[in-house]
Amino acid sequence: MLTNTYIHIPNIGTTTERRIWDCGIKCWEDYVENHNMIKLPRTKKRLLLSGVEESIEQLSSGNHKYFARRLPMNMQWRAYRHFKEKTAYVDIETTGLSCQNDRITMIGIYNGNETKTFVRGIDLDKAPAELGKYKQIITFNGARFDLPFIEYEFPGTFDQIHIDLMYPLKKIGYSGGLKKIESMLGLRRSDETAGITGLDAVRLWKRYERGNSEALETLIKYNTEDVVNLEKIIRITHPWMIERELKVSKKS
DNA sequence: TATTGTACGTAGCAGATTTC
DNA sequence: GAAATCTGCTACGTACAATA
Repeated sequence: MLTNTYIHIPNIGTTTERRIWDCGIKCWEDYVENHNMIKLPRTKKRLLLSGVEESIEQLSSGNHKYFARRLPMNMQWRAYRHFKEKTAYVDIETTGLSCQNDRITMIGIYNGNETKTFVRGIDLDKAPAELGKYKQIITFNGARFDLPFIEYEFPGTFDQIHIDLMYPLKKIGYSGGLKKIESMLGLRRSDETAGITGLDAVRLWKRYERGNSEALETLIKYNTEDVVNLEKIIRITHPWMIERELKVSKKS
Protein backbone atom coordinates (compact mmCIF):
# COMPACT_ATOMS: atom_id res chain seq x y z
CA MET A 1 0.00 0.00 0.00
CA LEU A 2 2.87 2.37 0.76
CA THR A 3 4.22 1.96 -2.77
CA ASN A 4 0.91 3.18 -4.15
CA THR A 5 0.70 6.14 -1.77
CA TYR A 6 1.13 9.72 -2.99
CA ILE A 7 -0.35 11.93 -0.27
CA HIS A 8 3.03 12.18 1.49
CA ILE A 9 4.30 14.23 -1.44
CA PRO A 10 3.90 18.00 -0.88
CA ASN A 11 0.91 19.54 -2.67
CA ILE A 12 -0.59 16.14 -3.41
CA GLY A 13 -3.85 15.33 -1.72
CA THR A 14 -6.38 12.54 -1.73
CA THR A 15 -8.08 13.74 -4.92
CA THR A 16 -4.91 13.43 -6.99
CA GLU A 17 -4.03 10.14 -5.35
CA ARG A 18 -7.40 8.67 -6.22
CA ARG A 19 -7.11 9.86 -9.81
CA ILE A 20 -3.84 7.96 -10.06
CA TRP A 21 -5.44 4.80 -8.64
CA ASP A 22 -8.42 5.17 -10.96
CA CYS A 23 -6.02 5.06 -13.94
CA GLY A 24 -5.09 1.55 -12.86
CA ILE A 25 -1.62 2.50 -11.65
CA LYS A 26 -0.55 -0.05 -9.04
CA CYS A 27 2.76 1.22 -7.68
CA TRP A 28 5.40 3.96 -7.89
CA GLU A 29 7.40 2.19 -10.63
CA ASP A 30 4.19 1.85 -12.60
CA TYR A 31 3.60 5.57 -12.12
CA VAL A 32 7.08 6.50 -13.32
CA GLU A 33 6.48 4.49 -16.50
CA ASN A 34 2.97 5.74 -17.15
CA HIS A 35 2.87 9.21 -15.61
CA ASN A 36 1.76 10.71 -18.92
CA MET A 37 -1.56 8.89 -18.57
CA ILE A 38 -2.52 11.24 -15.73
CA LYS A 39 -3.87 14.59 -16.78
CA LEU A 40 -2.42 17.09 -14.33
CA PRO A 41 -1.04 20.65 -14.43
CA ARG A 42 2.60 20.70 -15.55
CA THR A 43 4.00 21.97 -12.22
CA LYS A 44 2.10 19.38 -10.24
CA LYS A 45 3.19 16.65 -12.64
CA ARG A 46 6.83 17.58 -12.13
CA LEU A 47 6.43 17.68 -8.34
CA LEU A 48 4.68 14.35 -8.33
CA LEU A 49 7.23 12.59 -10.50
CA SER A 50 10.18 13.82 -8.48
CA GLY A 51 8.31 12.95 -5.26
CA VAL A 52 7.68 9.42 -6.50
CA GLU A 53 11.30 8.97 -7.56
CA GLU A 54 12.45 10.22 -4.18
CA SER A 55 10.04 7.85 -2.42
CA ILE A 56 11.41 4.87 -4.36
CA GLU A 57 14.92 5.86 -3.31
CA GLN A 58 14.02 6.44 0.34
CA LEU A 59 12.18 3.15 0.61
CA SER A 60 14.98 1.18 -1.00
CA SER A 61 17.44 2.68 1.47
CA GLY A 62 15.06 1.81 4.31
CA ASN A 63 14.69 5.38 5.51
CA HIS A 64 11.67 5.07 7.78
CA LYS A 65 12.04 8.61 9.12
CA TYR A 66 11.23 10.03 5.68
CA PHE A 67 7.85 8.30 5.73
CA ALA A 68 7.26 8.84 9.46
CA ARG A 69 7.56 12.59 8.93
CA ARG A 70 5.54 12.82 5.75
CA LEU A 71 2.70 10.36 6.09
CA PRO A 72 -0.34 11.79 7.87
CA MET A 73 -0.94 10.21 11.28
CA ASN A 74 -4.00 8.28 10.13
CA MET A 75 -2.18 6.88 7.07
CA GLN A 76 0.98 5.55 8.72
CA TRP A 77 -0.52 2.05 8.68
CA ARG A 78 0.13 2.00 4.94
CA ALA A 79 3.84 1.51 5.67
CA TYR A 80 3.27 -1.60 7.79
CA ARG A 81 4.44 -4.35 5.42
CA HIS A 82 7.56 -2.50 4.31
CA PHE A 83 8.96 -2.13 7.81
CA LYS A 84 7.40 -5.26 9.30
CA GLU A 85 10.75 -6.84 10.10
CA LYS A 86 11.73 -3.81 12.18
CA THR A 87 8.51 -3.40 14.12
CA ALA A 88 7.99 -3.09 17.87
CA TYR A 89 4.56 -3.82 19.28
CA VAL A 90 4.38 -1.70 22.41
CA ASP A 91 2.14 -1.50 25.45
CA ILE A 92 2.69 0.14 28.82
CA GLU A 93 1.22 -0.29 32.27
CA THR A 94 0.94 2.68 34.59
CA THR A 95 -0.33 3.68 38.02
CA GLY A 96 -3.13 5.74 36.48
CA LEU A 97 -4.29 7.82 33.54
CA SER A 98 -2.42 11.09 33.82
CA CYS A 99 1.11 11.18 32.45
CA GLN A 100 1.85 14.15 34.72
CA ASN A 101 0.58 12.65 37.96
CA ASP A 102 1.05 8.92 37.37
CA ARG A 103 4.06 6.76 36.52
CA ILE A 104 4.87 4.03 34.03
CA THR A 105 5.21 0.72 35.84
CA MET A 106 6.30 -1.37 32.87
CA ILE A 107 6.88 -1.23 29.12
CA GLY A 108 6.35 -4.34 27.04
CA ILE A 109 7.99 -4.64 23.62
CA TYR A 110 7.35 -7.51 21.21
CA ASN A 111 9.27 -7.76 17.95
CA GLY A 112 7.35 -10.60 16.34
CA ASN A 113 9.59 -13.25 17.90
CA GLU A 114 10.29 -12.36 21.50
CA THR A 115 8.93 -10.10 24.20
CA LYS A 116 10.98 -7.90 26.46
CA THR A 117 9.41 -6.36 29.54
CA PHE A 118 11.05 -3.41 31.25
CA VAL A 119 9.97 -2.93 34.84
CA ARG A 120 10.22 0.16 37.06
CA GLY A 121 12.82 -0.32 39.75
CA ILE A 122 14.58 -3.03 37.71
CA ASP A 123 15.38 -1.94 34.14
CA LEU A 124 12.74 0.51 32.93
CA ASP A 125 15.43 3.01 31.85
CA LYS A 126 16.69 0.49 29.27
CA ALA A 127 13.40 0.61 27.35
CA PRO A 128 14.18 3.72 25.22
CA ALA A 129 17.37 2.09 23.87
CA GLU A 130 15.42 -1.04 22.97
CA LEU A 131 12.70 1.03 21.28
CA GLY A 132 15.38 2.86 19.31
CA LYS A 133 16.25 -0.39 17.50
CA TYR A 134 12.97 -0.34 15.61
CA LYS A 135 11.69 1.59 12.61
CA GLN A 136 8.01 1.13 13.29
CA ILE A 137 5.96 1.19 16.50
CA ILE A 138 2.52 -0.35 16.78
CA THR A 139 0.19 0.45 19.67
CA PHE A 140 -3.47 0.60 20.53
CA ASN A 141 -4.53 4.12 21.50
CA GLY A 142 -0.82 4.85 21.82
CA ALA A 143 -1.13 8.30 20.30
CA ARG A 144 -3.11 9.43 23.32
CA PHE A 145 -1.81 7.16 26.00
CA ASP A 146 1.37 5.08 25.66
CA LEU A 147 3.53 7.48 23.63
CA PRO A 148 2.75 10.63 25.67
CA PHE A 149 3.60 8.69 28.86
CA ILE A 150 6.89 7.43 27.42
CA GLU A 151 7.76 10.83 25.92
CA TYR A 152 7.06 12.49 29.26
CA GLU A 153 9.43 10.17 31.11
CA PHE A 154 11.96 9.66 28.31
CA PRO A 155 11.86 12.71 26.01
CA GLY A 156 13.02 12.22 22.42
CA THR A 157 12.39 8.47 22.35
CA PHE A 158 10.35 8.37 19.13
CA ASP A 159 11.23 9.10 15.52
CA GLN A 160 9.60 5.98 14.12
CA ILE A 161 6.55 5.34 12.02
CA HIS A 162 3.74 5.00 14.54
CA ILE A 163 0.67 2.96 13.77
CA ASP A 164 -2.04 3.52 16.35
CA LEU A 165 -4.32 0.61 15.50
CA MET A 166 -7.36 2.14 17.14
CA TYR A 167 -8.18 4.43 14.20
CA PRO A 168 -7.74 2.15 11.18
CA LEU A 169 -9.57 -0.60 13.08
CA LYS A 170 -12.47 1.71 13.71
CA LYS A 171 -12.65 2.52 10.00
CA ILE A 172 -13.12 -1.16 9.16
CA GLY A 173 -15.81 -1.62 11.79
CA TYR A 174 -13.83 -2.68 14.86
CA SER A 175 -14.44 -0.16 17.60
CA GLY A 176 -14.15 -0.57 21.33
CA GLY A 177 -11.26 -1.38 23.60
CA LEU A 178 -8.44 -3.77 22.79
CA LYS A 179 -9.96 -6.69 24.71
CA LYS A 180 -13.30 -6.29 22.93
CA ILE A 181 -11.62 -6.25 19.52
CA GLU A 182 -9.52 -9.30 20.39
CA SER A 183 -12.68 -11.16 21.23
CA MET A 184 -14.41 -9.96 18.02
CA LEU A 185 -11.47 -11.42 16.09
CA GLY A 186 -11.58 -14.69 18.01
CA LEU A 187 -8.34 -14.11 19.92
CA ARG A 188 -8.28 -15.74 23.34
CA ARG A 189 -6.44 -14.80 26.53
CA SER A 190 -4.81 -17.32 28.86
CA ASP A 191 -6.71 -18.49 31.95
CA GLU A 192 -4.41 -16.45 34.25
CA THR A 193 -5.11 -13.14 32.50
CA ALA A 194 -8.66 -13.59 31.18
CA GLY A 195 -10.85 -10.85 32.59
CA ILE A 196 -8.00 -8.67 33.85
CA THR A 197 -8.59 -4.99 33.08
CA GLY A 198 -6.33 -1.94 33.11
CA LEU A 199 -7.60 -1.08 36.55
CA ASP A 200 -6.60 -4.55 37.78
CA ALA A 201 -3.15 -3.87 36.35
CA VAL A 202 -2.83 -0.93 38.74
CA ARG A 203 -3.89 -3.16 41.65
CA LEU A 204 -1.44 -5.89 40.63
CA TRP A 205 1.38 -3.34 40.63
CA LYS A 206 0.41 -2.18 44.14
CA ARG A 207 0.40 -5.79 45.36
CA TYR A 208 3.85 -6.25 43.86
CA GLU A 209 5.09 -3.11 45.64
CA ARG A 210 3.84 -4.62 48.90
CA GLY A 211 6.06 -7.63 48.25
CA ASN A 212 3.91 -10.02 46.22
CA SER A 213 6.18 -11.24 43.40
CA GLU A 214 3.42 -13.41 41.92
CA ALA A 215 1.46 -10.22 41.20
CA LEU A 216 4.37 -8.97 39.08
CA GLU A 217 4.46 -12.24 37.15
CA THR A 218 0.74 -11.96 36.39
CA LEU A 219 1.15 -8.33 35.32
CA ILE A 220 4.02 -9.21 32.99
CA LYS A 221 1.94 -12.01 31.47
CA TYR A 222 -0.98 -9.63 30.99
CA ASN A 223 1.26 -7.05 29.32
CA THR A 224 2.92 -9.70 27.15
CA GLU A 225 -0.43 -10.93 25.86
CA ASP A 226 -1.34 -7.34 25.02
CA VAL A 227 1.71 -6.80 22.79
CA VAL A 228 1.59 -10.27 21.20
CA ASN A 229 -2.06 -9.75 20.33
CA LEU A 230 -1.26 -6.41 18.67
CA GLU A 231 0.80 -8.34 16.14
CA LYS A 232 -1.99 -10.85 15.59
CA ILE A 233 -4.55 -8.11 15.13
CA ILE A 234 -2.64 -6.17 12.49
CA ARG A 235 -1.71 -9.38 10.66
CA ILE A 236 -5.40 -10.29 10.40
CA THR A 237 -6.80 -6.84 9.65
CA HIS A 238 -4.18 -5.12 7.49
CA PRO A 239 -5.51 -6.64 4.24
CA TRP A 240 -8.97 -5.40 5.19
CA MET A 241 -7.62 -1.91 5.77
CA ILE A 242 -6.14 -1.90 2.25
CA GLU A 243 -9.31 -3.31 0.75
CA ARG A 244 -11.41 -0.63 2.45
CA GLU A 245 -9.10 2.19 1.33
CA LEU A 246 -9.26 1.11 -2.32
CA LYS A 247 -13.00 0.56 -2.14
CA VAL A 248 -13.56 4.08 -0.80
CA SER A 249 -11.53 5.31 -3.76
CA LYS A 250 -13.72 3.48 -6.28
CA LYS A 251 -16.92 4.83 -4.70
CA SER A 252 -15.87 8.49 -4.84
C1' DT B 1 -12.27 8.98 36.96
C1' DA B 2 -8.89 12.62 34.02
C1' DT B 3 -7.08 13.36 30.00
C1' DT B 4 -6.55 14.53 25.28
C1' DG B 5 -5.38 13.21 20.35
C1' DT B 6 -7.83 12.29 16.38
C1' DA B 7 -11.57 12.32 13.00
C1' DC B 8 -14.72 14.84 10.73
C1' DG B 9 -17.02 18.65 8.59
C1' DT B 10 -16.82 23.24 7.07
C1' DA B 11 -15.09 27.54 5.40
C1' DG B 12 -11.84 30.47 3.53
C1' DC B 13 -7.77 31.28 1.17
C1' DA B 14 -3.99 30.66 -2.20
C1' DG B 15 -1.85 29.02 -6.25
C1' DA B 16 -1.91 27.01 -10.72
C1' DT B 17 -4.19 26.04 -14.78
C1' DT B 18 -7.79 26.29 -18.13
C1' DT B 19 -11.12 28.59 -20.80
C1' DC B 20 -12.94 32.23 -23.24
C1' DG C 1 -5.85 39.25 -19.46
C1' DA C 2 -9.83 38.14 -16.63
C1' DA C 3 -12.79 34.88 -14.81
C1' DA C 4 -13.74 30.30 -13.64
C1' DT C 5 -12.31 26.03 -11.95
C1' DC C 6 -9.74 22.75 -9.46
C1' DT C 7 -7.07 21.30 -5.72
C1' DG C 8 -4.60 21.48 -1.46
C1' DC C 9 -3.78 23.52 2.89
C1' DT C 10 -4.98 25.46 7.24
C1' DA C 11 -7.73 26.63 10.99
C1' DC C 12 -11.52 26.19 13.39
C1' DG C 13 -15.14 23.76 16.51
C1' DT C 14 -17.28 19.62 17.94
C1' DA C 15 -17.69 14.91 19.24
C1' DC C 16 -15.89 10.79 20.46
C1' DA C 17 -13.66 7.12 22.79
C1' DA C 18 -10.02 4.78 24.80
C1' DT C 19 -6.23 4.26 28.26
C1' DA C 20 -4.66 2.48 33.64
